[in-house]
Amino acid sequence: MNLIGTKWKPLIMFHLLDGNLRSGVLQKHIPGISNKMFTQTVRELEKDGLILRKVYPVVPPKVEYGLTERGKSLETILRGLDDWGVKDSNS
Amino acid sequence: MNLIGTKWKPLIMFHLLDGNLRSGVLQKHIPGISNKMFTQTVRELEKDGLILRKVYPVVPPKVEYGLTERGKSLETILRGLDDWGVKDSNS
DNA sequence: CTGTATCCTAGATGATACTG
DNA sequence: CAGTATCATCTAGGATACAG
Repeated sequence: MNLIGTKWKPLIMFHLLDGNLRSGVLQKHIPGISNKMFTQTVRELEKDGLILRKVYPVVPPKVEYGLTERGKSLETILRGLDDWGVKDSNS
Repeated sequence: MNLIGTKWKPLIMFHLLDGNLRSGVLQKHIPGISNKMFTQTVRELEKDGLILRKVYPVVPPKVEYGLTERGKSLETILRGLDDWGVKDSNS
């Protein structure tokens, strides 16, 4: 549970459920996150083997993030949390 | 997501899934938690309407905790997290 | 038995500026 | 565009002692 025990990890993974995203795009999906926390968090997720980082050697730089198999195994839980959050806000 | 965004909230709720527990018993189920964090966390959960706190006016004092309906609505997610943690540790 | 109060530290998070 | 470095801050969390 230490793997998602941070303010941003679940959010970042959730936004990757629908497919890979470029660094900038992914970051825009997370309102309020600072550039520092974004980089730091994806690094940890990568280190934990939950997401994948692909670097394209082009200019301007292009980086994509996607879920690993292990990361995908959390899909049910991530969507569950989202559903709960949505439903709950109506109660 | 702020509702479970703490190191102990998910654990405490998970242990209440199988029924109400006395304060001391519940605390013993959470290895490593300090007395302070235990009290603080249950207070927050109670405030958020996720758990219930029943005080019996007897001596020695007796306090029980249990999930509210709202808390129970998280059962699927809580068990999902537990399952994932168990399975994952074998990979 | 249960809960509170205090002191204290490490880590998490932000803002900003800078590099390739 | 992507990422790093630095400085400053806030809060989670732990240890301990005390109270009803």
